[in-house]
This record gives sequence, C-alpha cells and structure tokens, in this order.
Amino acid sequence: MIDIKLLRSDKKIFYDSCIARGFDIKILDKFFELDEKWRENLKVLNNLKHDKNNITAEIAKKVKNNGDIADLRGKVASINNNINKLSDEQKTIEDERDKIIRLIPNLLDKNAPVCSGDENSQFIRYYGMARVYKDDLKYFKKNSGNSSDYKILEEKPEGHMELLNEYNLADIERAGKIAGSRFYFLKNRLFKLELALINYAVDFLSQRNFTVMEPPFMINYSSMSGATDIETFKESLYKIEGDDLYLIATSEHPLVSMLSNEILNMDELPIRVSGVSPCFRREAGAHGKDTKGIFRVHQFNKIEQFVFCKPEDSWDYFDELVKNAEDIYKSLEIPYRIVNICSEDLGSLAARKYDIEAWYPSQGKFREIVSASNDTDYQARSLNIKYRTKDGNKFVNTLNSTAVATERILVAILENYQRENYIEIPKVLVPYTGFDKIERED
RNA sequence: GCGGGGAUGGCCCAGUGGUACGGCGGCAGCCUGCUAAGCUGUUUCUCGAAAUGAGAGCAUGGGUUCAAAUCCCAUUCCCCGCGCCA
Repeated sequence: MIDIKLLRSDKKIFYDSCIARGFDIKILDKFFELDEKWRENLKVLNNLKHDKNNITAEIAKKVKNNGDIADLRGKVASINNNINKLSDEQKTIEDERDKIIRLIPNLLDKNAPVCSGDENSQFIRYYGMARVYKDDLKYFKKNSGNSSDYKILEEKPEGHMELLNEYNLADIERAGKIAGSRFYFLKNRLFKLELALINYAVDFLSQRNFTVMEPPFMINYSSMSGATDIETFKESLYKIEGDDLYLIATSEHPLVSMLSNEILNMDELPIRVSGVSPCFRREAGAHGKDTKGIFRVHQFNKIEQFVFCKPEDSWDYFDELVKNAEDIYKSLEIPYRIVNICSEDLGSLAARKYDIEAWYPSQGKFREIVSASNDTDYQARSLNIKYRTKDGNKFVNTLNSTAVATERILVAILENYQRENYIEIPKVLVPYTGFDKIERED
C-alpha cells in the first residue's frame, strides 16, 4: 500500500508514476473524491462523539450523587442516532476508498526504465560462455550486449523435453493423468540433482548471513493480501476449500508476513531470511506458453532471498541480492544476462525489478530464472511492519529475490551441460550429488 | 475432536460496568569531574498547519447499556489435560 499522507500532499508524483506504469489514473481521481468526503465526515463524526462523551461523563457524575439522568439519556440517544447513521455511511466510503488505495501501485524508482514489453527491458550486463547454435547467433548478440563470450554450435542442441525422455528423468504423462497438465514426477538422478541444488543454495545463503528456513506452505487471507498485489491474487493463487488458506506462490509470502504487525528495534535490521519451499501457481493466462516439460509448471521448488531493512539502505541490499544470485550462476557456470524490467511490466509492489535470464541453448533464448525486486515500504505498509527511530516508528523496506528456482535451473543445466553421450554435473554440485554425470543407463 | 485456562501498549502485569494502574525497556532532557545511579517527560493509530485540540484503541467480529477491558454471543490463536496420529 502506498503512503496515503504522501499521496494527499504530493499528488503529482503519483500521477506521473501511474502514467509511466500504464495504469489508469482514474483510480487516483476516484481516491481523492472519496478521501475528501471521508475526511469531512470524520470531522462531523468526531464532534458528535465528543459531545456524547461529555454527556456520558456528566451522567456518571450525576449517578454518583443520585441525580436525575433521564434528560441526558434522551440527549445521548439522539446523538447515538446520528452517529450510527453517519458511521454507516462513513464505513461504506472508507471500504471503497481502502479498496481503491490498494490498487494504486508503488512509486516507480527513478532508475526504472519507462517502457513496455519483455523485449524492451533495459540490458544491464552479460556473463558467461554461452553455447550458441549458429542460427541463434544474431539473437544472442543482440541480447547479450554484443558479447563475444560464446561458442558456436554447428548442430541444434536437444531440448530439455527430449533429454528428460532420453535419460529417463521425469514422467510427465502420468503426472498429467493424476493431476493435469504442468505437473511432473522427477526421477532418479535429476531428482537427486534437485536435492543437490537445494542443499547447495541453502549452504550458499547461510554463508552470506541468511537465516534459512522452511515456511508454512499455506497462509491466510490477511497475510496473503498484504504480501501480494491483486493481480497475483486473482490469477496465480490456489485457494484451499473450506479453510481460510491459500497455497503460497513463493516463500516471499510467508517470509514477509511473518513480521506483520510488529515493531522492530533499529539494531535488529537488516534481517536477511531465506525460504525453501514449493511454489504453487495456477498459471491462468499462460495457456499455450511453455506447455512442454518442466519449464513452466504449477508446482516448483524455490530458494528465496528476503531482506527487511532501513529505507536508506534498501538499494544497497538490492545490489546485494542481485550479486548473491549472480554469484550462484557464476559458480554453476550458467551463462546469463541481467535486465532492468520495463515500468509497464513491473508488479505493483516493486519500485524497480531486475531479472536474471539464463541462456537456454536449445530454445536459443534468454529466459527468466531470477526476479529481484525492491518493494521499498509498499509491502511493509500493507503488513504494518515498522522499526523504532528517534523520530517515531517508520515502515521498513522489503526486498526479495530468487536464489534458485530449481525446475528452471534443472532445465538450464540439462540444456547447457549436455555432452555427446551424457549430461555433465556442474562442478560445484558434485560434492552434493555424489556423481559427476548423468548417463542413459543411470 | 473433547474438557479446562488464557489473550491488555515494544515487553511484563493490575483492573467484575463510570472512561487503562504500575514496572521494565526505548527515546529526549536534567543532574554529575567521567561512568553508574537518581530525577523529569515521553512511548499506538487517525483527523488537524498546529494546539496544554479531538477521536479511536484492551485478540477479532457482533450484541446489551446513557456508559463495556469488564456482561452476552460467535470466531481466531496460545497453554494444560485427554483422545487420535506421521
């Protein structure tokens, strides 16, 4: 949620921000209309309550002295009548206003590029030694800042779907039979590779001062609505029937709501936490996209980084989260690029968002594997997470970034590490897997 | 699931219908050669330019009453015991 006082005092920055995001500014107009009415009503309502409190105090005195209170009772009754009428009206206005204010997106950061579309995101940097099929070279060059760090492949590499079948690493048909499309059984060495990735990421983040944890995989409405935006709510989430519970779409949701309605001491910040959990996404609106294999699925495992910090430090932590993720992919030797996401494609919580996109040789494309956002105080405001300062309590800033979304990384490993007759295991993972390659007979 | 007990400000705790007591901690100030101690004030949210201004707030949502932390109903969570259970 945005800062309502700031909105009242500096309308222009919110109009500018909404326009840059491609948001309909009618919601701002509507907000001001309702808010003005609300403030007027509040004055009247508070005056009525003030009068009532005075009379009630008088009654209390008279009762003590055995005085007659019939008169005063009548007065209170008529005031109560007015209060009830007005507060019903006020409640309606307030509900509508609060519904609308939750739709207003976070203020855009000055370094977020004003544009729209994946293909227009701002290129930041490329790293790695990509294996590029000769026909994809033009695309690669264009999207890697014209990098010369690549090796040309004369033959088109196999896609992950073929590799899964060939090496007997997943059963997608039977998962479809029992659960539907976009589900999977992971098998054998691919499953062990996933466990290795999880353990590797957990150790990695522990060494970088994150408290690693397994969160609840379901949370209630009030936590979820504070942690997400309305679009996520409508499109992505699974609801548990008969209970006030939603399956989490990322461990960011329980990690941030964990501290809801709390006031932290300044010396507790920053708080770095990491969640390891499955993520459940309905993927409504993604029909026809990435329908094969395990690239886009309803359930995947993810290790997430999350930071609570003071506002003045939050862009430093943003860089830290991006660097952590980068260091993981450097160590795994998966080629990637980083992009600054277009204003119109940002979620409403984020002030700025960087994606890391891995190179997928058989798709011949960079695809998203990491998303790092600075939500500034937007999410903390919705969930009421503050810290104490000399000048009163202030909202913390919250930041989130993927460390490893295992299914996408498994695909990246399969595609980037396919060799003549086997799939190589990235060196840093071998201590975790206990094997250094996947062969057909495994 | 059943029975019993509970939820009060950052924390602890008092308060059985008349408008939330006290302590700890935090912050600010005073005092002091320094530190400690001591003393004073302050500590949540909303409206307001601000006020020694007003309103709200005792787990949540309703109800009774001139008046509710207090009485009634429902719900949530925690603790103890019993039952069930990976």
